[in-house]
Amino acid sequence: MSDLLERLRGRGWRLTSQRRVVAEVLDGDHVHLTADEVHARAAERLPEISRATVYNTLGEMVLLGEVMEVATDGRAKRYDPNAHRPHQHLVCSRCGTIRDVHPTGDPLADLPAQERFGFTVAAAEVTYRGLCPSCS
Amino acid sequence: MSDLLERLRGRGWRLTSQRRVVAEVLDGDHVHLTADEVHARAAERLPEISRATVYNTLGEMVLLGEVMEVATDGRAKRYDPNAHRPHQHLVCSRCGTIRDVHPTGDPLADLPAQERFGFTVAAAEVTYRGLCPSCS
DNA sequence: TCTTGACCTGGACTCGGTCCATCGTAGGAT
DNA sequence: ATCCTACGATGGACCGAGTCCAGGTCAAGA
Repeated sequence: MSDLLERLRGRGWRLTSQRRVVAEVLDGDHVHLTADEVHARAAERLPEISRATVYNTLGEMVLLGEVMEVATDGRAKRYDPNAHRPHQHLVCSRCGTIRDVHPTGDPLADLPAQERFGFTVAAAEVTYRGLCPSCS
Repeated sequence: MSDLLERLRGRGWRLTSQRRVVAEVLDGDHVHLTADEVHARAAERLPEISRATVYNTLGEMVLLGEVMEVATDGRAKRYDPNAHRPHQHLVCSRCGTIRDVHPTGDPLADLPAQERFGFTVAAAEVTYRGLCPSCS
């Protein structure tokens, strides 16, 4: 994740303490925080960071392709720093826990041409739903 | 869709004019309206219908399994009356148009046991993204 | 026709997110 | 090391989607 900050610099972006803290909060695998959770954790280290800055920074990282937005329910989006390795998500229908999963096969290959209706299909997202061990 | 009203009656639900109008608005294939769009169309026939009633009625139909909630973006949920035949969705990344599609294969079969982490996996939703003919 | 409890209404409220005027500061220029 | 200035941060107002609630209404059984 520290090279994310280098990449930001490479694009001429200022390396502010706020951006550094947001990047640190998102560091790690299997992290799926909401923007407000990111804000809360960032505020532990930098108490005066604003919600708007967290939203702006997350949005920048999404545009950079460093972070994925995940909208598994109708509620708050979650931010997934594991954007480099393709993966899908397994979501607990009761408690909302999210796991990264790696299905076999390519869902794009399962969509025949006559089912594409002239679209230029670029990606397929799969959300598996079920109950996690502690909810079932 | 008219037998939906019968099924509601069978469950002891009152057959009100509001519920009738919401069911009529949702009638048809390839309909993916937001709750506010349903409200607007329902209000053409029944001007005093309230937003709360539309939300309540849609929620009841979802619980009944007659209508599917579709959350393709972070915006308003859409309501899909084509709940009886399994299908997936193809979404235009620019204009948001949605098409029902029928991929081959079963995405559930593509998730190996060791990728399930003890979850009881019940369903898989696939969202294909791309550009529709008029946006590309 | 009467009764009654389920249903509808409209407005207040919550939550997630965006916008904007203003202030602060990173980092290049000197 | 200091100055400059445009980019970034702030926080409070605002917005859209959805929920809640007290009170009024009405579908349908007796």
